[in-house]
Parts: sequence; C-alpha cells; structure tokens
Amino acid sequence: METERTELARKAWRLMFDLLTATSPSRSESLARRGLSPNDARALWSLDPAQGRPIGELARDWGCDPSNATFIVDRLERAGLAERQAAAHDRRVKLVLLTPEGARIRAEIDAEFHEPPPQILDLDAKDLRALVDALSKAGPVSRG
Amino acid sequence: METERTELARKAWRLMFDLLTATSPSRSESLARRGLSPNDARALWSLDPAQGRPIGELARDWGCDPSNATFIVDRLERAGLAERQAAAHDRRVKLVLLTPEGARIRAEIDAEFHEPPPQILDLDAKDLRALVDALSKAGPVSRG
DNA sequence: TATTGTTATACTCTATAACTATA
DNA sequence: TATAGTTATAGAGTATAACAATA
Repeated sequence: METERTELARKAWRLMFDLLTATSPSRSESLARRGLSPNDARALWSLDPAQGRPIGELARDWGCDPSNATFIVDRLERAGLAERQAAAHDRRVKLVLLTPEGARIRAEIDAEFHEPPPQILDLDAKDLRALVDALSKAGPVSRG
Repeated sequence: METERTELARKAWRLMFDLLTATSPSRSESLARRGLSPNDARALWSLDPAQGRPIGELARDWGCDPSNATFIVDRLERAGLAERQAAAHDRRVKLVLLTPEGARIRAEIDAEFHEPPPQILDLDAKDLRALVDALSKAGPVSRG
C-alpha cells in the first residue's frame, strides 16, 4: 500500500517531469540554431578544454562503437569545437579535447538550457524559495 | 540588474534541470529495453487508440518529411504498436492509430518515466508538499 | 601477441524527387 | 490540376570487420 509521502513524491516528480518535457522544444531549437545535433551536444559535455580523453573512453561514455566515436570526433574537429592530440605516454592513444571555441559554444548552450522558462519565472519569491529549499535537499545527482 | 526573485528562479530551474538530466539514462534504458528509439517514443505519444491521425499531420508534428513519417509508421506497424486505416471521407488519407498493444506499451513507459528517482523519493513529506504546492502554481505547460 | 584508433562496408534513418491514387 | 501518401534514390549516422601503428 502506497504511503501519503510516496504519493506526494509522485505528484512532485510528475510536475517537474512534465515541465521539462514541455520546454524541451526550446532546447532543441537552441542546438539546431548552432547546427548541432543532440549527439553533438552530449559529446561536447564529455570533453574538457584542459584535459584530453582517449577515443575509446569516449566511446564507452557514449555507449557506441569506437569507429563511431572516431566519426563523431571528426565532425566536432571539422567544426572547430574539438581537437586530437597524440598522447605522450602511448602514441597509439589520441586525446580529444575541447577547443576554446568549443568551450565557448558549450557555455553558451549551458546558459540557454539553464534559463528558467516563463512557468518558473512567473512564480513569486516565496514559492521559488520553497522550491530551492526543498530541491537543495534532494541529494547529489547520480546516475539512475 | 537582476532581481533577487529572478536569481531564485535560476537556482530553482537549475536544480530541476540537473536532476532531470541526471536521471535521463534510466529513461533511455526504459526505451532500449523494449527495443524502442526515442523517436519511436515520440511517435507513440502523438497517437491515440480511439482517433486516427493522417500521416501528413504526423509529419508536421514530428518536423519531418511525409516520406519519413511513412517509414516511422511502417516500423510501428510492423512492431504491432500502430495501424493504418483508410479515411472514409477521403480515400487518399490514411489514419494512423495506436493499437491496444501500442497503448499498453505507452502506458508502461509513461509509468516508468513518472516514477520518482531516489533523490525525490527520499525527501520528507514537508518538502514534497512544498514542491507540489509551488509547482502546482507554475502555469499550464505550453510550448516554449 | 594485444591494444588503440582508423578505414572499409553494410544497415538504419532521413530528406528530395518522382510516382500512384484519389480528389 | 492539386493533394495524400508511397516508392526510388541518395546522404547522414551507426555498427561490424579488417587493418595499421604501437605497445
């Protein structure tokens, strides 16, 4: 039998989930405007300007074949958003890192994604504070 | 200059957005487990068991070419999730509707997507009620 | 001999253009 | 003649298998 608290959790999650679903088109447009696919975006978020990552590690991260990771990195590199560097310790390994331009674009997109939609922006300070307070307690984000 | 309230809205949205992002892999798995692509899911959500929709209307909805909509509906039909019916008033038109099996699968997925993650499930009743209260005021969802 | 990344190849998804059947 | 949907064809994105360079 379902507790009152579980029922509240369901309601809260549904409200959040449906709001995110409803605002998803604006995020798709944000990427499309820059000629980026959702996959490109995910790739940008796996990279770093300071520290390169091997292709194989990226492939595992993206749940795809290394040959496909090669293809994805090729595209980013052609777009000037990422670059390959030979690894010093093992010359088979190619380290992929974000270019300054890649970092700039990613930051731009990140800012747009985190821009609150009208539904949130229109709430009053009391409700917003209640949201921030409650959600701040909602443990660190983790996979699952 | 940014108001205090806007700043709270940003914080609240960031917490929600990052939580949804972090839980996204479990939703991908929910689809993959059933051999469905994200595109298939979107297609299922555009259909209804009771009322068919013309291919052209679906294509507009999905932002793709009608030929691609034909392809997508073919796949769903082969999977037994959707079916075509000739329209009575205009025999050029094919109405696409959800099969009972398609409706069942969609309901299953919908239930899984709306299952709250641990981060929410672990909050106490007071915080959950605060979330529900605040989010219930966050206007009807609309595109944008 | 094993491993990293790439290239060769094939299959899926997508769009454009030509087509069929209705209207 | 115009419209709804399909089929023919070609271009992206993906995987599998064969390969080159390095370990």
